Amino acid sequence: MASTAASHQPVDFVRPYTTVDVVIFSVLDGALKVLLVQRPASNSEPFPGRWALPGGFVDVAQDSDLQACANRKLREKTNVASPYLEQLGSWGGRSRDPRGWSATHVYFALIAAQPLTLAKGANAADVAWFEVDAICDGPPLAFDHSEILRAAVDRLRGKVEYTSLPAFLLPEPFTLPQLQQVYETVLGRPVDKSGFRTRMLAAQFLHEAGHVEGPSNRPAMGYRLADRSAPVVFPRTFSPRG
Amino acid sequence: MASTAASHQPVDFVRPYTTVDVVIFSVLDGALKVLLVQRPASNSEPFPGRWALPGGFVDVAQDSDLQACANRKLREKTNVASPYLEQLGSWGGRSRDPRGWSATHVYFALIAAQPLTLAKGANAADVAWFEVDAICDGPPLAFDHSEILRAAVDRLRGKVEYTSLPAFLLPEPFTLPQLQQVYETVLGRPVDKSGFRTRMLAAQFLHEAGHVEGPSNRPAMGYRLADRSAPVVFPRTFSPRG
DNA sequence: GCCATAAGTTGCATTGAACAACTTACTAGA
DNA sequence: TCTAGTAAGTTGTTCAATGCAACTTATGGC
Repeated sequence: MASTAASHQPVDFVRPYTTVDVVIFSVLDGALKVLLVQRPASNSEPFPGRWALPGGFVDVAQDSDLQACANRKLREKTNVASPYLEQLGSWGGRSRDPRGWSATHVYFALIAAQPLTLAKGANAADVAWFEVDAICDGPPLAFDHSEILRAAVDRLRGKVEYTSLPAFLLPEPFTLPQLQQVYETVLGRPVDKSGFRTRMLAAQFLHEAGHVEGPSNRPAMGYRLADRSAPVVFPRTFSPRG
Repeated sequence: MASTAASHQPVDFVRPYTTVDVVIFSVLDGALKVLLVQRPASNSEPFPGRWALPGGFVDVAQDSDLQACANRKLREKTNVASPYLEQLGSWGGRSRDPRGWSATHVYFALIAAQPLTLAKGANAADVAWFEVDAICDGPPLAFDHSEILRAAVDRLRGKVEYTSLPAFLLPEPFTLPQLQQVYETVLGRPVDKSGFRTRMLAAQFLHEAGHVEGPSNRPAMGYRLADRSAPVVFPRTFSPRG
């Protein structure tokens, strides 16, 4: 390990590229989707024409910290106000970017389904929602983004088993049957109605917000989140007997 | 977002410093401890004389990826063969290091209690184990390491509630009472013996390894981990009735 | 008015855990 | 060799939460 002489001077280490990527999830048309951007077709950049997670270099002048950078990336692609944003992890190494040693800090965001104003960014030829399950079959994403996406999906599915995360995927107010359906969509299996309701209401994280007319005949109670900053953690997972 | 012209050429962004830090936990003398290094006293480096998490700059020539870098840091301080190593997260921003915008990738490691050959590194004036609970009372660590350590402890305590992580804190073979005591040490509360045994044995992650003479009169069954790569996840947390 | 549909409820069976009392296997020392 | 102490390991009861399934309720449409 080297050290410099002068007081708090820059260090003489080669610095890797530093980027931030965001895995943006939403539930649209009854399926879990992720937002991807298409890389420019020009050969001057790596992985031309390939789909990738939205993200890019940290701008030390603009971003005061990593989370601020992630929020900026999110804002540039979607126009979402206050999504759920959680750090997923970081991926770094010599060979993930042909331009050299790089490290990316990855966040994952949950946003409510909405008529998205998909902004076409300078470095993003196109932006679109992709069904998560379909991506595995398609061509691999740019960089190591396929691996990162898989990690994000695993984390999401894992946490949905024992947290209230899916509530962040719905516009407020939402009904319990709607919330249950999001759980079922993300988990890919049915959930018992009675137990689901008991659990959600016992966790005390929902505030009643008056009846809402849904797709059903009978009006259902609408709810809002008591705390939008973090999900509730349940003491047990859903575990069907079958 | 800017882009360069030539094929896969370096990008013209200012690059933050990139470091890797490791939170190394162990249970010694019946207490949860963390390994810290003392920063050099010279004023040429930030936080002189303060205690910090072991870590340092990524060496792009030496480290093929982040995990390799973390393993190197671990090896430099301890001489541990195959610890449990998990990524905790990353912290980055403008003001955490007076030398400039920096980002650190943090790992946390669990190692078995052992007569540690504490290597004195070039950049580490001293190395020592600290009781985790005592650090909060003492002076703050260098950089944002106090915050990082708190996050690591939270993650560890949280996961211990529903995983077999404490098994990585013991040298093999270990007995169930020993394992239970590690759980109690980390969680800071007693755990029921009967339920504990049922749960551990039902999870099928332990292999019998013959009887071991412990501190007790009656010999206890020794166990080894079936899989040292990852902990087992239990479907429920420990939850005393209180 | 009657029916279809989805919201919401009730009740039973089962599981696993918390708790506590018990038995077992060994050491140490008289 | 006998006896007491200690910690390992077991057994049994209670309790709470859940899975499951059948039920009731509220509404819109015909």
